[in-house]
Amino acid sequence: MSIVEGKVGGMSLRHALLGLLSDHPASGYDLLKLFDTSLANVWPATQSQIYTELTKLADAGLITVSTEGPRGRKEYALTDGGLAELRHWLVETPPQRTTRSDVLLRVFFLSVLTPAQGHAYLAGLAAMSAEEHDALRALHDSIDWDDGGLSVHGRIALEYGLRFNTMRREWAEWAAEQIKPG
Amino acid sequence: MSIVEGKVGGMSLRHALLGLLSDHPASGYDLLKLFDTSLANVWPATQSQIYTELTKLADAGLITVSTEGPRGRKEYALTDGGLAELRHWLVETPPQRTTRSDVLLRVFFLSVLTPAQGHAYLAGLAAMSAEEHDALRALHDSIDWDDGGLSVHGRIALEYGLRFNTMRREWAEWAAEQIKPG
DNA sequence: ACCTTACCTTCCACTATTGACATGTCGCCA
DNA sequence: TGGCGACATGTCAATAGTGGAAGGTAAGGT
Repeated sequence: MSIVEGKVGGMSLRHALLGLLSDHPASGYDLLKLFDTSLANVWPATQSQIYTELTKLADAGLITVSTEGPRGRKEYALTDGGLAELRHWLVETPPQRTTRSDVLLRVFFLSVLTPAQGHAYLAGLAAMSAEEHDALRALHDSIDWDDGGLSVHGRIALEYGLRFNTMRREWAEWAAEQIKPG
Repeated sequence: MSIVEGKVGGMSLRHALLGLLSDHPASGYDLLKLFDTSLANVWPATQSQIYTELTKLADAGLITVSTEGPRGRKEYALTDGGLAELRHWLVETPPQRTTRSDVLLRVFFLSVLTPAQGHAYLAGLAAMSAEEHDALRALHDSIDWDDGGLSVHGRIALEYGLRFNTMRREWAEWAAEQIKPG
Protein backbone atom coordinates (compact mmCIF):
# COMPACT_ATOMS: atom_id res chain seq x y z
CA MET A 1 0.00 0.00 0.00
CA SER A 2 1.22 3.44 -0.84
CA ILE A 3 2.58 5.69 1.84
CA VAL A 4 1.28 8.70 0.03
CA GLU A 5 -2.39 9.47 0.42
CA GLY A 6 -4.60 10.16 -2.53
CA LYS A 7 -5.50 7.78 -5.26
CA VAL A 8 -4.35 9.67 -8.26
CA GLY A 9 -2.52 7.58 -10.78
CA GLY A 10 -0.26 10.08 -12.50
CA MET A 11 2.13 12.16 -10.44
CA SER A 12 5.13 10.81 -12.24
CA LEU A 13 7.17 13.93 -11.68
CA ARG A 14 7.25 12.88 -8.05
CA HIS A 15 8.60 9.49 -8.96
CA ALA A 16 11.09 10.87 -11.41
CA LEU A 17 12.56 12.91 -8.56
CA LEU A 18 12.59 9.96 -6.20
CA GLY A 19 14.26 7.89 -8.89
CA LEU A 20 17.01 10.42 -9.47
CA LEU A 21 17.60 10.75 -5.74
CA SER A 22 17.83 6.98 -5.43
CA ASP A 23 21.21 7.21 -7.12
CA HIS A 24 22.64 9.82 -4.77
CA PRO A 25 21.55 12.95 -2.88
CA ALA A 26 21.30 16.15 -4.88
CA SER A 27 20.15 19.75 -4.75
CA GLY A 28 17.17 21.13 -6.62
CA TYR A 29 19.57 22.68 -9.04
CA ASP A 30 21.36 19.40 -9.65
CA LEU A 31 18.04 17.75 -10.32
CA LEU A 32 17.05 20.51 -12.66
CA LYS A 33 20.18 19.78 -14.70
CA LEU A 34 19.42 16.10 -14.77
CA PHE A 35 15.95 16.81 -16.05
CA ASP A 36 17.39 18.97 -18.79
CA THR A 37 19.81 16.28 -19.88
CA SER A 38 19.01 12.68 -19.06
CA LEU A 39 15.26 13.03 -18.76
CA ALA A 40 14.61 15.67 -21.39
CA ASN A 41 13.14 13.14 -23.82
CA VAL A 42 11.32 11.11 -21.24
CA TRP A 43 9.80 13.45 -18.70
CA PRO A 44 10.48 17.16 -19.19
CA ALA A 45 9.99 19.38 -16.15
CA THR A 46 10.54 23.01 -15.35
CA GLN A 47 12.39 24.61 -12.50
CA SER A 48 9.25 25.81 -10.72
CA GLN A 49 7.73 22.38 -10.88
CA ILE A 50 10.83 20.71 -9.48
CA TYR A 51 11.30 23.02 -6.51
CA THR A 52 7.62 22.89 -5.66
CA GLU A 53 7.54 19.14 -5.80
CA LEU A 54 10.69 18.79 -3.70
CA THR A 55 9.03 20.79 -0.93
CA LYS A 56 5.97 18.56 -1.06
CA LEU A 57 8.13 15.46 -1.05
CA ALA A 58 10.00 16.69 2.01
CA ASP A 59 6.72 17.50 3.76
CA ALA A 60 5.53 13.99 3.02
CA GLY A 61 8.69 12.54 4.53
CA LEU A 62 9.80 10.82 1.35
CA ILE A 63 13.00 12.82 1.25
CA THR A 64 15.08 14.72 3.81
CA VAL A 65 16.56 18.17 3.48
CA SER A 66 19.87 19.44 4.77
CA THR A 67 20.54 23.12 4.41
CA GLU A 68 23.89 24.86 4.12
CA GLY A 69 23.17 28.17 5.71
CA PRO A 70 20.01 30.26 5.70
CA ARG A 71 19.85 30.94 1.99
CA GLY A 72 22.25 28.40 0.58
CA ARG A 73 21.98 25.18 -1.29
CA LYS A 74 19.70 22.48 0.03
CA GLU A 75 20.58 18.89 -0.38
CA TYR A 76 17.83 16.35 -0.65
CA ALA A 77 18.22 12.65 0.10
CA LEU A 78 15.85 9.74 -0.28
CA THR A 79 14.38 8.26 2.90
CA ASP A 80 13.40 4.64 3.39
CA GLY A 81 9.82 5.73 2.87
CA GLY A 82 10.77 7.40 -0.37
CA LEU A 83 12.49 4.30 -1.66
CA ALA A 84 9.47 2.24 -0.70
CA GLU A 85 7.21 4.62 -2.56
CA LEU A 86 9.43 4.44 -5.63
CA ARG A 87 9.38 0.64 -5.59
CA HIS A 88 5.66 0.65 -5.00
CA TRP A 89 5.13 2.85 -8.01
CA LEU A 90 7.33 0.68 -10.18
CA VAL A 91 5.85 -2.68 -9.37
CA GLU A 92 2.29 -2.01 -8.26
CA THR A 93 0.84 0.79 -10.30
CA PRO A 94 0.04 0.17 -13.92
CA PRO A 95 1.84 2.30 -16.50
CA GLN A 96 -0.56 4.55 -18.30
CA ARG A 97 0.48 5.89 -21.59
CA THR A 98 -0.79 9.29 -22.49
CA THR A 99 1.51 10.34 -25.25
CA ARG A 100 0.62 13.72 -26.62
CA SER A 101 2.46 14.49 -29.81
CA ASP A 102 2.21 17.97 -31.16
CA VAL A 103 4.09 16.90 -34.28
CA LEU A 104 1.83 14.00 -35.05
CA LEU A 105 -1.27 16.07 -34.44
CA ARG A 106 -0.09 18.53 -37.05
CA VAL A 107 0.51 15.88 -39.65
CA PHE A 108 -2.94 14.56 -38.90
CA PHE A 109 -4.49 17.74 -40.21
CA LEU A 110 -2.15 18.49 -43.04
CA SER A 111 -4.93 18.01 -45.56
CA VAL A 112 -6.26 21.49 -44.82
CA LEU A 113 -3.18 22.87 -46.52
CA THR A 114 -2.50 22.76 -50.22
CA PRO A 115 -0.62 19.63 -51.29
CA ALA A 116 2.46 21.71 -51.95
CA GLN A 117 2.32 23.28 -48.49
CA GLY A 118 1.73 19.95 -46.84
CA HIS A 119 4.56 18.37 -48.67
CA ALA A 120 6.91 21.18 -47.81
CA TYR A 121 5.91 20.93 -44.18
CA LEU A 122 6.66 17.24 -44.05
CA ALA A 123 9.96 17.71 -45.80
CA GLY A 124 10.90 20.27 -43.19
CA LEU A 125 9.84 17.95 -40.44
CA ALA A 126 11.88 15.10 -41.84
CA ALA A 127 14.92 17.35 -42.17
CA MET A 128 14.56 18.54 -38.60
CA SER A 129 14.24 15.00 -37.37
CA ALA A 130 17.23 13.91 -39.39
CA GLU A 131 19.30 16.65 -37.83
CA GLU A 132 18.30 15.64 -34.34
CA HIS A 133 19.03 12.09 -35.25
CA ASP A 134 22.49 12.91 -36.55
CA ALA A 135 23.27 14.98 -33.49
CA LEU A 136 22.24 12.14 -31.24
CA ARG A 137 24.24 9.63 -33.21
CA ALA A 138 27.30 11.86 -33.05
CA LEU A 139 26.92 12.04 -29.30
CA HIS A 140 26.44 8.33 -29.17
CA ASP A 141 29.55 7.67 -31.21
CA SER A 142 31.64 10.02 -29.11
CA ILE A 143 31.19 7.91 -26.03
CA ASP A 144 33.55 5.14 -25.06
CA TRP A 145 31.01 2.52 -24.21
CA ASP A 146 33.46 0.08 -22.70
CA ASP A 147 34.82 2.61 -20.27
CA GLY A 148 31.83 3.13 -18.04
CA GLY A 149 31.57 6.57 -19.62
CA LEU A 150 27.86 6.58 -19.05
CA SER A 151 25.65 4.96 -16.46
CA VAL A 152 23.16 2.40 -17.61
CA HIS A 153 20.54 5.11 -17.19
CA GLY A 154 22.28 7.51 -19.50
CA ARG A 155 22.93 4.79 -22.02
CA ILE A 156 19.29 3.78 -22.09
CA ALA A 157 18.13 7.37 -22.40
CA LEU A 158 20.53 7.92 -25.27
CA GLU A 159 19.49 4.82 -27.08
CA TYR A 160 15.89 5.78 -26.58
CA GLY A 161 16.52 9.20 -28.10
CA LEU A 162 18.14 7.53 -31.07
CA ARG A 163 15.31 5.13 -31.63
CA PHE A 164 12.64 7.70 -31.04
CA ASN A 165 14.09 10.06 -33.57
CA THR A 166 14.65 7.34 -36.10
CA MET A 167 11.02 6.44 -35.83
CA ARG A 168 9.89 10.02 -36.14
CA ARG A 169 12.00 10.53 -39.24
CA GLU A 170 10.88 7.37 -40.93
CA TRP A 171 7.32 8.07 -40.06
CA ALA A 172 7.44 11.60 -41.44
CA GLU A 173 8.86 10.20 -44.67
CA TRP A 174 6.14 7.61 -44.88
CA ALA A 175 3.44 10.20 -44.21
CA ALA A 176 4.88 12.42 -46.92
CA GLU A 177 4.34 9.58 -49.39
CA GLN A 178 0.69 9.27 -48.37
CA ILE A 179 -0.17 12.91 -48.80
CA LYS A 180 1.92 13.54 -51.87
CA PRO A 181 -0.19 14.99 -54.69
CA GLY A 182 -1.02 12.71 -57.59
CA MET B 1 16.38 37.62 -31.65
CA SER B 2 13.16 36.62 -33.28
CA ILE B 3 10.81 39.19 -34.68
CA VAL B 4 7.72 37.33 -33.63
CA GLU B 5 7.20 37.22 -29.90
CA GLY B 6 4.19 36.79 -27.71
CA LYS B 7 2.44 33.76 -26.48
CA VAL B 8 3.54 30.70 -28.25
CA GLY B 9 2.21 27.69 -26.74
CA GLY B 10 0.54 24.48 -26.51
CA MET B 11 -3.19 24.90 -26.80
CA SER B 12 -3.18 21.99 -29.17
CA LEU B 13 -6.49 20.69 -27.94
CA ARG B 14 -7.96 23.76 -29.55
CA HIS B 15 -6.32 22.94 -32.84
CA ALA B 16 -7.20 19.30 -32.66
CA LEU B 17 -10.85 20.33 -32.42
CA LEU B 18 -10.53 22.79 -35.28
CA GLY B 19 -8.82 20.11 -37.34
CA LEU B 20 -11.57 17.59 -36.77
CA LEU B 21 -14.23 20.17 -37.59
CA SER B 22 -12.40 21.07 -40.81
CA ASP B 23 -13.56 17.75 -42.20
CA HIS B 24 -17.24 18.30 -41.43
CA PRO B 25 -19.46 19.81 -38.69
CA ALA B 26 -20.01 17.69 -35.60
CA SER B 27 -21.44 17.71 -32.08
CA GLY B 28 -19.41 17.59 -28.91
CA TYR B 29 -20.36 14.00 -28.54
CA ASP B 30 -19.21 13.16 -32.05
CA LEU B 31 -15.90 14.84 -31.35
CA LEU B 32 -15.56 12.96 -28.10
CA LYS B 33 -15.84 9.73 -30.04
CA LEU B 34 -13.27 10.84 -32.55
CA PHE B 35 -10.88 11.64 -29.74
CA ASP B 36 -11.42 8.21 -28.28
CA THR B 37 -10.69 6.49 -31.56
CA SER B 38 -8.62 8.35 -34.14
CA LEU B 39 -6.77 10.63 -31.78
CA ALA B 40 -6.40 8.35 -28.78
CA ASN B 41 -2.71 7.76 -29.47
CA VAL B 42 -1.92 11.26 -30.58
CA TRP B 43 -3.80 13.70 -28.37
CA PRO B 44 -6.04 12.19 -25.70
CA ALA B 45 -8.73 14.44 -24.28
CA THR B 46 -11.58 14.04 -21.84
CA GLN B 47 -15.22 14.97 -22.23
CA SER B 48 -15.04 17.94 -19.87
CA GLN B 49 -12.09 19.33 -21.69
CA ILE B 50 -13.78 19.02 -25.05
CA TYR B 51 -17.06 20.66 -24.07
CA THR B 52 -15.25 23.44 -22.26
CA GLU B 53 -12.98 24.13 -25.18
CA LEU B 54 -15.85 24.09 -27.66
CA THR B 55 -17.56 26.84 -25.69
CA LYS B 56 -14.40 28.92 -25.70
CA LEU B 57 -13.90 28.32 -29.39
CA ALA B 58 -17.43 29.47 -30.10
CA ASP B 59 -16.93 32.56 -27.93
CA ALA B 60 -13.80 33.34 -29.89
CA GLY B 61 -15.71 33.07 -33.15
CA LEU B 62 -13.61 30.25 -34.51
CA ILE B 63 -16.61 27.94 -34.74
CA THR B 64 -20.38 28.43 -34.93
CA VAL B 65 -23.05 26.62 -32.95
CA SER B 66 -26.49 25.52 -34.08
CA THR B 67 -28.77 24.08 -31.46
CA GLU B 68 -31.58 21.60 -31.86
CA GLY B 69 -33.93 22.57 -29.07
CA PRO B 70 -33.20 23.81 -25.56
CA ARG B 71 -31.43 20.73 -24.29
CA GLY B 72 -30.62 18.89 -27.46
CA ARG B 73 -27.59 18.28 -29.52
CA LYS B 74 -25.43 21.19 -30.62
CA GLU B 75 -23.68 21.11 -33.91
CA TYR B 76 -20.43 22.98 -34.31
CA ALA B 77 -18.99 24.12 -37.62
CA LEU B 78 -15.69 25.74 -38.52
CA THR B 79 -15.76 29.43 -39.48
CA ASP B 80 -13.38 31.10 -41.89
CA GLY B 81 -11.59 32.50 -38.89
CA GLY B 82 -11.29 29.02 -37.45
CA LEU B 83 -9.81 27.64 -40.63
CA ALA B 84 -7.37 30.53 -40.77
CA GLU B 85 -6.33 29.83 -37.18
CA LEU B 86 -5.81 26.16 -38.00
CA ARG B 87 -3.66 26.97 -41.01
CA HIS B 88 -1.75 29.54 -39.01
CA TRP B 89 -0.99 27.01 -36.35
CA LEU B 90 0.16 24.47 -38.91
CA VAL B 91 2.49 26.63 -40.89
CA GLU B 92 3.61 29.37 -38.56
CA THR B 93 4.06 27.98 -35.10
CA PRO B 94 6.94 25.65 -34.43
CA PRO B 95 6.11 22.16 -33.22
CA GLN B 96 7.34 21.59 -29.72
CA ARG B 97 7.77 18.10 -28.59
CA THR B 98 7.09 17.41 -24.99
CA THR B 99 6.70 13.69 -24.93
CA ARG B 100 6.13 12.37 -21.47
CA SER B 101 6.41 8.63 -21.27
CA ASP B 102 5.34 7.00 -18.08
CA VAL B 103 6.58 3.67 -19.37
CA LEU B 104 10.02 4.92 -20.25
CA LEU B 105 10.37 6.74 -16.97
CA ARG B 106 9.74 3.49 -15.16
CA VAL B 107 12.35 1.60 -17.10
CA PHE B 108 14.76 4.40 -16.36
CA PHE B 109 14.64 3.61 -12.66
CA LEU B 110 14.41 -0.13 -12.82
CA SER B 111 17.78 -0.48 -11.13
CA VAL B 112 16.20 0.18 -7.74
CA LEU B 113 14.52 -3.21 -8.05
CA THR B 114 16.25 -6.53 -7.79
CA PRO B 115 17.50 -7.84 -11.16
CA ALA B 116 14.81 -10.51 -11.09
CA GLN B 117 12.07 -7.97 -10.45
CA GLY B 118 13.37 -5.67 -13.11
CA HIS B 119 13.59 -8.41 -15.62
CA ALA B 120 10.09 -9.59 -14.85
CA TYR B 121 8.80 -6.07 -15.21
CA LEU B 122 10.35 -5.66 -18.63
CA ALA B 123 9.05 -9.00 -19.76
CA GLY B 124 5.56 -7.94 -18.75
CA LEU B 125 5.98 -4.68 -20.55
CA ALA B 126 7.11 -6.39 -23.72
CA ALA B 127 4.18 -8.78 -23.55
CA MET B 128 1.73 -5.94 -23.07
CA SER B 129 3.20 -4.08 -25.99
CA ALA B 130 3.11 -7.17 -28.15
CA GLU B 131 -0.58 -7.63 -27.38
CA GLU B 132 -1.38 -4.08 -28.32
CA HIS B 133 0.67 -4.51 -31.43
CA ASP B 134 -1.18 -7.65 -32.44
CA ALA B 135 -4.54 -6.04 -31.81
CA LEU B 136 -3.61 -3.10 -33.96
CA ARG B 137 -2.32 -5.32 -36.71
CA ALA B 138 -5.52 -7.33 -36.67
CA LEU B 139 -7.50 -4.14 -37.02
CA HIS B 140 -5.21 -3.03 -39.79
CA ASP B 141 -5.58 -6.32 -41.66
CA SER B 142 -9.36 -6.26 -41.34
CA ILE B 143 -9.64 -3.13 -43.42
CA ASP B 144 -10.08 -3.15 -47.18
CA TRP B 145 -7.53 -0.52 -48.02
CA ASP B 146 -8.51 -0.21 -51.67
CA ASP B 147 -12.11 0.49 -50.87
CA GLY B 148 -11.81 3.87 -49.21
CA GLY B 149 -12.71 2.05 -46.00
CA LEU B 150 -10.80 4.60 -44.00
CA SER B 151 -10.03 8.26 -44.52
CA VAL B 152 -6.44 9.29 -44.97
CA HIS B 153 -6.57 10.51 -41.38
CA GLY B 154 -7.69 7.20 -40.03
CA ARG B 155 -5.14 5.39 -42.10
CA ILE B 156 -2.34 7.55 -40.84
CA ALA B 157 -3.47 7.21 -37.26
CA LEU B 158 -3.58 3.47 -37.62
CA GLU B 159 -0.20 3.26 -39.19
CA TYR B 160 1.16 5.47 -36.47
CA GLY B 161 -0.27 3.21 -33.80
CA LEU B 162 1.34 0.26 -35.49
CA ARG B 163 4.74 1.88 -35.73
CA PHE B 164 4.59 3.30 -32.26
CA ASN B 165 3.82 -0.02 -30.72
CA THR B 166 6.42 -1.82 -32.76
CA MET B 167 8.97 0.61 -31.49
CA ARG B 168 7.84 0.24 -27.90
CA ARG B 169 8.01 -3.50 -28.10
CA GLU B 170 11.43 -3.59 -29.68
CA TRP B 171 12.71 -1.06 -27.26
CA ALA B 172 11.42 -2.95 -24.26
CA GLU B 173 13.16 -6.05 -25.56
CA TRP B 174 16.38 -4.18 -26.07
CA ALA B 175 16.20 -2.64 -22.59
CA ALA B 176 15.60 -6.07 -21.10
CA GLU B 177 18.90 -7.21 -22.57
CA GLN B 178 20.74 -4.29 -20.99
CA ILE B 179 19.46 -4.87 -17.50
CA LYS B 180 19.51 -8.65 -17.58
CA PRO B 181 21.57 -10.04 -14.68
CA GLY B 182 24.92 -11.65 -15.50
C1' DA C 1 36.77 47.35 -5.72
C1' DC C 2 33.85 46.01 -9.67
C1' DC C 3 31.79 42.92 -12.80
C1' DT C 4 30.43 38.78 -14.66
C1' DT C 5 29.08 34.18 -14.55
C1' DA C 6 27.70 30.40 -12.66
C1' DC C 7 24.96 28.54 -8.79
C1' DC C 8 20.63 28.25 -6.19
C1' DT C 9 15.95 29.09 -4.40
C1' DT C 10 11.21 31.07 -4.06
C1' DC C 11 6.94 32.86 -5.62
C1' DC C 12 3.21 34.00 -8.79
C1' DA C 13 -0.37 34.03 -12.38
C1' DC C 14 -1.93 31.41 -15.76
C1' DT C 15 -3.47 27.39 -18.66
C1' DA C 16 -4.25 22.33 -19.24
C1' DT C 17 -5.88 18.07 -17.67
C1' DT C 18 -8.23 14.77 -14.84
C1' DG C 19 -12.01 12.49 -12.70
C1' DA C 20 -15.88 12.95 -10.83
C1' DC C 21 -21.02 14.39 -10.34
C1' DA C 22 -25.33 16.10 -12.29
C1' DT C 23 -28.84 16.37 -15.76
C1' DG C 24 -31.70 15.26 -19.43
C1' DT C 25 -33.56 12.98 -24.08
C1' DC C 26 -34.67 9.08 -26.92
C1' DG C 27 -35.83 4.49 -28.56
C1' DC C 28 -36.24 -0.29 -27.37
C1' DC C 29 -37.87 -4.25 -25.13
C1' DA C 30 -39.84 -7.16 -21.46
C1' DT D 1 -45.12 0.88 -17.30
C1' DG D 2 -40.55 0.73 -16.08
C1' DG D 3 -35.90 0.18 -16.84
C1' DC D 4 -31.81 0.06 -19.68
C1' DG D 5 -28.39 1.75 -22.69
C1' DA D 6 -26.90 5.02 -26.04
C1' DC D 7 -26.94 9.80 -26.87
C1' DA D 8 -25.85 14.29 -25.17
C1' DT D 9 -24.36 18.37 -22.40
C1' DG D 10 -22.78 21.04 -18.28
C1' DT D 11 -20.04 22.04 -14.08
C1' DC D 12 -16.77 21.42 -10.20
C1' DA D 13 -12.60 20.83 -7.39
C1' DA D 14 -8.15 19.42 -7.55
C1' DT D 15 -3.77 18.55 -9.59
C1' DA D 16 -0.14 19.15 -13.18
C1' DG D 17 2.49 21.99 -15.99
C1' DT D 18 4.21 26.65 -18.18
C1' DG D 19 6.75 30.78 -18.20
C1' DG D 20 8.33 33.93 -16.18
C1' DA D 21 10.09 37.66 -12.33
C1' DA D 22 12.85 38.33 -8.54
C1' DG D 23 15.91 37.40 -5.44
C1' DG D 24 20.30 35.93 -2.98
C1' DT D 25 25.37 33.42 -2.79
C1' DA D 26 29.95 32.31 -4.24
C1' DA D 27 34.02 32.29 -7.13
C1' DG D 28 37.02 34.23 -10.37
C1' DG D 29 38.98 37.71 -13.46
C1' DT D 30 40.26 42.71 -14.53
